[in-house]
Amino acid sequence: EQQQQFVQVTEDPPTYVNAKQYRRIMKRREARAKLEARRKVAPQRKTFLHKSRHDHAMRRVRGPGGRFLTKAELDQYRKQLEAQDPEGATAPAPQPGS
Amino acid sequence: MAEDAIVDTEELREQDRFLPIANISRIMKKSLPDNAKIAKDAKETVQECVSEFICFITSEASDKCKQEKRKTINGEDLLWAMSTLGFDKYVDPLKIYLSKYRESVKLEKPDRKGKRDDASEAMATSGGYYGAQGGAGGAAGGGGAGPAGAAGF
Amino acid sequence: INDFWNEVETEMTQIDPEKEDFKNHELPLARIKKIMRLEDDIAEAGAPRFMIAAEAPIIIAKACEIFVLEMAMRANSLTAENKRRTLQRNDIAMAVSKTDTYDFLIDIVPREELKKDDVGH
DNA sequence: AGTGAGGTCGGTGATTGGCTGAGAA
DNA sequence: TTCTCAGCCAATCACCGACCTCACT
Repeated sequence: EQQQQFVQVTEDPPTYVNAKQYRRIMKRREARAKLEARRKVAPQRKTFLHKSRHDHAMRRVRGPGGRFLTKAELDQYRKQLEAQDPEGATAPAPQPGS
Repeated sequence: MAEDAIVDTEELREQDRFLPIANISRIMKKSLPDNAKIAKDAKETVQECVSEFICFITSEASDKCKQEKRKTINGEDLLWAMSTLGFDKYVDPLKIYLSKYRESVKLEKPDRKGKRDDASEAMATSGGYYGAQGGAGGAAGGGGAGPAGAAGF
Repeated sequence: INDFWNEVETEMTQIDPEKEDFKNHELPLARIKKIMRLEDDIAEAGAPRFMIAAEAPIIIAKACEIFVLEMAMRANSLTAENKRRTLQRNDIAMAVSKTDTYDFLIDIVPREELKKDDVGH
């Protein structure tokens, strides 16, 4: 299935790679190194991509199982909230509604 | 030598380097049994692999265009690149896909002002990337995806 | 494996009743184009940056879709082999080391820990 | 003529975390 | 057996696609 392969000398233990890809692998390696030099790249994965979306997720109402509420559950939650606290002094509700 | 004028060095973010992870995850799930699960770092790894795949193909196609002194990378350049890099299996399906796309573009265009003129029928499906692959090419029913299997250069 | 490629090809012939399936993509074209551009952002200022035909991101998008499907399938066979139900990073790494078309990922997916059954030579 | 870069704009799906059982170990 | 961790839910908003102008061929 596979034909001759080229050895990759830059690896610590020299390893064989697909002959059709060898040249491009090297060029890409070069390109990536250059790109990392030019623009700084995030070394590790951030816990979240956007602060606004993180805040949004934290602010959202959740069920007892940690899930976000469905529409029906959310309506029920609002009703209940309004019933016990009509003033809404410290309303954590995202949408003030009426 | 050299003088690096541009040192603008703005942070290169994940959302600039990778495709959305939810999309990747959704596509992966299509290949898995319904009850299967996927680890987070497995998704992230595939996400990184796909980006490298894009750059890998693009880089090859880009160099060919540069060598031929063309400025625009088109579909055939990418198909040729895939063939060159050993993704032979991708080429035939994508050839069909490409011809169907161009067909759909042609059908949508002549609506802009009422100018109909059908004379030119130059289906340039025959690229010339060395396909090597013999036969088994059942062309689509209507489309003219006739692989002209031109042997490489 | 062969079934996979047959299915891909028949899927290609089935799409498009001469209408629009090409605005219905699984992957965002703008992002794909940005990643393609990223490839020549390394070029110095004033360098002749290449242009990208409109059809190019569309082809790449489909290619990526196939790529992910295949990789997930190969990894999943290893997941099943080990009688697990969760596809994890090692499965991807193993699939990469066992498939010579994935050699270009050698820097992206480091060999680190191969596993009990090493890919032999 | 035709075709792509780059801009604006408005519509929308990817992003997102707490809890818990599936399942890795 | 112990205990890590991925699926589950859907509302916001960053980004994607549609559309435009302009440069180039």
